[in-house]
Amino acid sequence: METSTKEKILDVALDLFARHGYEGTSIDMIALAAGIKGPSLYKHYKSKEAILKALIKDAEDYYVERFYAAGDNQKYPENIDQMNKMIFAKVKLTLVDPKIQKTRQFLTQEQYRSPEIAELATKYNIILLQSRLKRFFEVMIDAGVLEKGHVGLLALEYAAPISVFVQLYDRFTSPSKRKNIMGYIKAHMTHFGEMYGKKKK
Amino acid sequence: METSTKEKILDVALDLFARHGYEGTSIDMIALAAGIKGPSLYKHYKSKEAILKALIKDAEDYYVERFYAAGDNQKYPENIDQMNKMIFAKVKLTLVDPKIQKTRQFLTQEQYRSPEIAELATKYNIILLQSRLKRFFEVMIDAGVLEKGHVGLLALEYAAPISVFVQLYDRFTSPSKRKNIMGYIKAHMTHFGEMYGKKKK
DNA sequence: CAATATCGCTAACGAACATTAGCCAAAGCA
DNA sequence: TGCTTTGGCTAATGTTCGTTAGCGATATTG
Repeated sequence: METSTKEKILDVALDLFARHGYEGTSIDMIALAAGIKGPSLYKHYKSKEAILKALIKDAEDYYVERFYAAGDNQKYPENIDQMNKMIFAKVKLTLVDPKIQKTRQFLTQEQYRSPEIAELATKYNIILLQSRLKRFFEVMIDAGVLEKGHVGLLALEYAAPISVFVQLYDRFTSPSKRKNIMGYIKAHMTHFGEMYGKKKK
Repeated sequence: METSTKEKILDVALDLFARHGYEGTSIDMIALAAGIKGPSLYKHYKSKEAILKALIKDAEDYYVERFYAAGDNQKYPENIDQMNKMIFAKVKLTLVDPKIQKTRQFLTQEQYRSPEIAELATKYNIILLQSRLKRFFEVMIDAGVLEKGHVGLLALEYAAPISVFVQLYDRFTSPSKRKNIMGYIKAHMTHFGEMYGKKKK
């Protein structure tokens, strides 16, 4: 029910790091947001760096868990329309989930701090989505509902515009802009389906 | 010939901001890199914030100048192959140019600091390239060398993978990885041309 | 040539930083 | 029940931060 202070610290640290960056966030800011005083924080983590490390590990677990959530990782779409629906649902989930969103913003800002963070940012931004799409395309080509093609490039060309829109979504907080972005993502998916999909039976 | 101290400060500040972020860079670091002592810096800029402002303005001018450089902004490609060559040259230029590269990394890290920076990051990352492509597509469709289609979405689907690869290029410093990325960009362009281009006459 | 502006320096400021020491109450455990 | 761990606190440490004051040399200008 109630979260432990240790977890609460990670929670508020992610929020602060996402908004102000690691260097722009002080121990006192984190402690205050967690409802304790600065020095008390050291009962839970031995340094600011340790919070960062724990945060990265925690965020990684959470993201992967969510991305492969709800048992739908076994299902494959039977056509592009179905794929669009599946991917859009997944994208919307990661767009809206506050923890995932903050993780993206945090990774974006700290990506040049270490190769590890750079790797993680790449994974979240494009790799996970693209590799899943690649498998979808392979299955659909095998099933004959999609023309043969370079599945890696196809997946990239489907995923990259989404990735770009996700970045725009994170950058702009206005609800109307965000709603528009959702629309653009849908439009791109539909457009892609029309261009690459085989002509209706 | 020799650059003034004032310019040198902006130069090294961009480098430091790109590598360590704004908060992660101190006045002393900037001054030292510029060959003076911290307090002397205040003879040129009245605050750290003022350096940031000047930097943004300067970077903006430089980028736009480079992007529209060399008088080729009037030329339009006659087919997709030609467009690929033109765009690749332009992309390579912005990839390799140290100042533009640092500006991208700086904007990426500081984009959540202010709406102004967010806007600028968006412009550099996708808008400039996409709007140029849109015009190219319009011209080529008018000339009949390309099938009709939603030029905005076409431009996005051409530009977004490039944008994603540029980000990867910035993230990974290894020369071999960077060379690979150049190859991927070319592969994407070729692939796009094959998929969307009209069948050879 | 004298007056002034420019641009470097050192010294010093107060504030904020991450972190440590040590104290105390409550909870867990023997 | 007594002992120990846990987790909060205040006080304080030393460092680094951005910035100001003021000094002196050199370059610019009247």
